[in-house]
Amino acid sequence: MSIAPNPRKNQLLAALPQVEWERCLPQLERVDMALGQVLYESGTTLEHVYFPTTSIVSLLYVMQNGASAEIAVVGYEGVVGISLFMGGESTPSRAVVQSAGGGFRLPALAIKHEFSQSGPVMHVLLRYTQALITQMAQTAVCNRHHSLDQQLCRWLLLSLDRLQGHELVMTQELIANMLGVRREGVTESALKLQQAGLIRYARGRISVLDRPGLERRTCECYAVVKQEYDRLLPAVPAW
Amino acid sequence: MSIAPNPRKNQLLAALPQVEWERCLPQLERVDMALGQVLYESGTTLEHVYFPTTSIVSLLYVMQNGASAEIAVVGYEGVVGISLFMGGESTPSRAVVQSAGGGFRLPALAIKHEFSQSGPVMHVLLRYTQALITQMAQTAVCNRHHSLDQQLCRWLLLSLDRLQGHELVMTQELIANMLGVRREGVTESALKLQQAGLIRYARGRISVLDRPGLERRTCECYAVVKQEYDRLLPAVPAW
DNA sequence: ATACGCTTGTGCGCTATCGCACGGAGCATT
DNA sequence: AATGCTCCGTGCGATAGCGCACAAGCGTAT
Repeated sequence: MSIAPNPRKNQLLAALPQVEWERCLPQLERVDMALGQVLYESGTTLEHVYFPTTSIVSLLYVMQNGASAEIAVVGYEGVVGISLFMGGESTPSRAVVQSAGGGFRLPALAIKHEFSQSGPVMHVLLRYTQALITQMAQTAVCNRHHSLDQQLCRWLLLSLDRLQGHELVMTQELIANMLGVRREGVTESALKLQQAGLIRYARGRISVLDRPGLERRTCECYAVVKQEYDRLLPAVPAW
Repeated sequence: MSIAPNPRKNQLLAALPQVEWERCLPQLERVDMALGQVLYESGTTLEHVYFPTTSIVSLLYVMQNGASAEIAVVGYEGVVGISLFMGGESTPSRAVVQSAGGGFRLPALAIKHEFSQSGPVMHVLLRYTQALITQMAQTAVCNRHHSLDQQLCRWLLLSLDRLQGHELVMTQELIANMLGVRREGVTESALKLQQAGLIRYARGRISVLDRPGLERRTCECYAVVKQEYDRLLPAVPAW
């Protein structure tokens, strides 16, 4: 696993010009993230921002009664802890590792310092934040209007985009927590996808067999989010 | 109406220190916003940012089939058009005047210039953006988990907070569009509130009779959003 | 004064999802 | 081989919200 843990696998770090990159590099610390690990808790002040490379992190809100709902998902394309540079220092949500893997972190002071230079670091972070906002907005829309079937497809596709390969390690129970629905509901929807030959499910492992099929089944929300990420965070940066 | 249209009625403008304020003032243009007016359309590039004073603007996503859902609401406490300074220039949503009233606007270039100074303007805008993010996140959660009754209360309270007085001019049809539900559903929920003596409804006018009562009926989402706005945008600025 | 249109109220069958309960299948440990 | 635990499948009644149809009330324009 993780033969060459390269920070540049994170798209935001990869987008930095040479100067800024070299300034950040010495402060980057490699981190391994275990499934279920909590990167920050609702209301707490963060001490690092996290740049996932092979892991996926879910931002979710946990209600008073314990029920939860995913607000957005962050993978190699993004960063966890935007409230640090947005100025709020904390946020009323929780960041949980949804898919174990690696990443890098930068101390709060370092990211704030970089951000305050008003240079490429700030710009790339702000553009990323806007993409994240789109994802949240679309989550709200999707929760309102679309069927669980469609939402499951959207969720699988968003997760898949943030992983290499076509296999997810993820129980139905966990997916249900993320989507904020019953576990049985996920079972039913997943069965439909399985019977349609799109995925194969086995004890916490999902193999995606027909990705285009998923894209055909999902709602417009997935495409909206994807396009916005592509638009705001081009693989080839402008500088 | 609007005897003294004062830009400082907008909390973000009011939060600016003297220097920045005086730099912005000459470029501020007063605007009257009519009910239903569209400030920007999905995907279009904005030419101004709007600072409502007595109006309320809804950010909503319109689906391919025409159905819609509100993502967030902006009043005197905020600004419409964050994608301008976030760097994306556009966003896949629409801004519609939900409650007619006044406001001020600043040309795109002016706000970008102010923002690029990395001074108080930038900081207040970023903090506001974080509050807006919380509102969106909570909208997603609320759409998933809470009853229409609760959501209607939340929506009324959020709107009320952005208006002086206790009357809203707003048909049930419009509320339904915002919440992304059926008009009949709003009728039913509104009737319950009316029978409980919390509001009075008459042909597009809602009088709120018992605000604490609404707060008791709504879900935790309202309080989460309110607290976050209060925390991030104190009435008395730090400078 | 009348007619029309916008807004609100009401009824009814339909569907998706919930809550709960239980059964069974795979995997690991002993 | 037996036990136990995690994960997945299934059944069933309850319910919130939907889609549709229609009626009644209020206001405005003719």
